[in-house]
Amino acid sequence: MLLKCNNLKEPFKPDFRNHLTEDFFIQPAEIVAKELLGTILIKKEESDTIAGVIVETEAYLHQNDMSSHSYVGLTNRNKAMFERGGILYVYRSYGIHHCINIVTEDKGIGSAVLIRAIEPIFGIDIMMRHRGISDRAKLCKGPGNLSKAFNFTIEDNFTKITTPYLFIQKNADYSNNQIFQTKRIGISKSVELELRFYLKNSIFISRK
DNA sequence: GCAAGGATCTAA
DNA sequence: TAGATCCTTGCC
Repeated sequence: MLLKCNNLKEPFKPDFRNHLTEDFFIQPAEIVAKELLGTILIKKEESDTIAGVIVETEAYLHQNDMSSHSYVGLTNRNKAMFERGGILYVYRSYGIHHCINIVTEDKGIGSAVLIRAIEPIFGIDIMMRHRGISDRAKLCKGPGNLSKAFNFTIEDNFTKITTPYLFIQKNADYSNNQIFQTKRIGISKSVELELRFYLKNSIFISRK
């Protein structure tokens, strides 16, 4: 069964001229998290191109956020988070999965946006191969799953997301009534903060 | 509902 | 160096 592309403005074509530049990521994480919704993440390796619409994000702050990896200060694991915005912070979760964050704000700050779900739009067969499943709705559902679908590993920690091999392309703008803002998922501290954002009508988000 | 799974960090 | 923790997932 073919699923409809809900969040694509026009037929998808990778276009590096239309990518988000570094200055976009030098903003507070909650702004970046919200504005990333509806943009398209594109990864190229050799002849493979994988892409999808970002439909769910979470912000992790540098202050007053006990569930942020940066809360304890600079460690070996969270080093990338303290770099200048516009790179990936990749970490291993529960020893099994990888999770992809986009670092925000200037060097030394320590904030990031976790990408939690993506609507697959390009290279879907490659994602299916990476995941070993063929249900498009589940390919990039959840941070661990989307990392596997895009073949992100710890090797991608510190990678710039402003190059022709990995970038984020502008797409549609969403108004506030198309975006839900809720509490974050899977954390035990600072649970009251509403820093999760997702597109209201998307069937590709990790959880309602 | 809960176990798998392994790196990371802290306390000693 | 032992022990707890963990921005998850998929199975029971």
